[in-house]
Amino acid sequence: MAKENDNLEYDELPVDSPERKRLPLLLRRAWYGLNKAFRRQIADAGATPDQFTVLRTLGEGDPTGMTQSELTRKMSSDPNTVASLLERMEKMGWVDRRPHETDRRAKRITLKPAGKRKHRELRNVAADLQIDVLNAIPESQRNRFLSHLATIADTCREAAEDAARKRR
Amino acid sequence: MAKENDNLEYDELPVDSPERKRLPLLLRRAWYGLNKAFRRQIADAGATPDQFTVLRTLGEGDPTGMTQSELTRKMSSDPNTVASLLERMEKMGWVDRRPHETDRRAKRITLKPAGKRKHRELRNVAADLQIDVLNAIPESQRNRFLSHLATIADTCREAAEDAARKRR
DNA sequence: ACAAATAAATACCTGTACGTACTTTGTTGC
DNA sequence: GCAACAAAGTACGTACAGGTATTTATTTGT
Repeated sequence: MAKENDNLEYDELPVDSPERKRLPLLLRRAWYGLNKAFRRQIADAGATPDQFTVLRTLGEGDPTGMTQSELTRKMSSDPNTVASLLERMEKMGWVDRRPHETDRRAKRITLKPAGKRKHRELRNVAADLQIDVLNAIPESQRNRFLSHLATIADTCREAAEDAARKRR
Repeated sequence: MAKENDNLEYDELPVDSPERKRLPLLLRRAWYGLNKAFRRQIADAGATPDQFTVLRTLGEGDPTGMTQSELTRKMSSDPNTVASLLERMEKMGWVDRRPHETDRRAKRITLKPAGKRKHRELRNVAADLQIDVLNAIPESQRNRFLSHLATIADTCREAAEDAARKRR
């Protein structure tokens, strides 16, 4: 039946073969694992990993704040996602969102005192986790590994933008 | 923390920000970028990256299928997530979900012909993207990079489980 | 000066991540 | 045998990813 046909060229092994070494799988496991660990460690503080990313980005940036677009770029995120993130964080009193002085399309986002406190409360947790994970590879190779990871990240972003262009 | 001792040859990064070397940021950028590129490339086919992961996992596994738990483990995912994924994919006629013969708690998931066709249709797109991205780092270092990434992934999963234990 | 293109943010949508709580079925220890 | 426990799924909730469409404001080309 058709099933037989479907199986014919189906069983040949994929060119990208040895299961253990596939980039997408590894990236997925690493990112979800890191995220899950961090989420659990900070759950008591009432924050999520992405909310911490906002706190950190604002906390390390210009103290006078930034627009949502700028925040979006620095987080390598998406305007929609950042908008809904900020909506929740504004309700919790962590950030302020007021009209931009010179560009009336934009809004200026700043950390409120409660947001700064939350940032200080959580940054050590984040740093410790990162150190713990990075310790798993030899120190002499960490910089090289991170450089390669950065290269991979850039290439992925290019591929995503190529795909966007092609779809128009 | 030490940020001196930078390996010069691998520091050709535009030093726009010190955080170019932070693991969480890099992992986030790499994973989201790869995912976004793939999502855009396969959008016309009516599938999403995670649905492809299901198709691939089923397609490369035992032809008699597997339980949801097994699928969850192989995808490094979550039972709830897999359940809702499968619900959609069952509606689209890509997978079959029927009671397990010996374990009446479980369900056996198998690929239907339409699912196998979708898998074949998309796997080359996935392979090409992976090759394209991996080509961005020197061939002599790819295996080492992927090994380190696997180590990172394992360490993250351990950290997540430690955090789960501590919260009880 | 003004129409067209661009940019910032929002509204609304579908899909995924993952937490808690619960039901049903298997397994184990006594 | 049976009570305690573990394991497979489900139900339901919140949060994030990211797509399209729309509104409003700014920039650009002529």
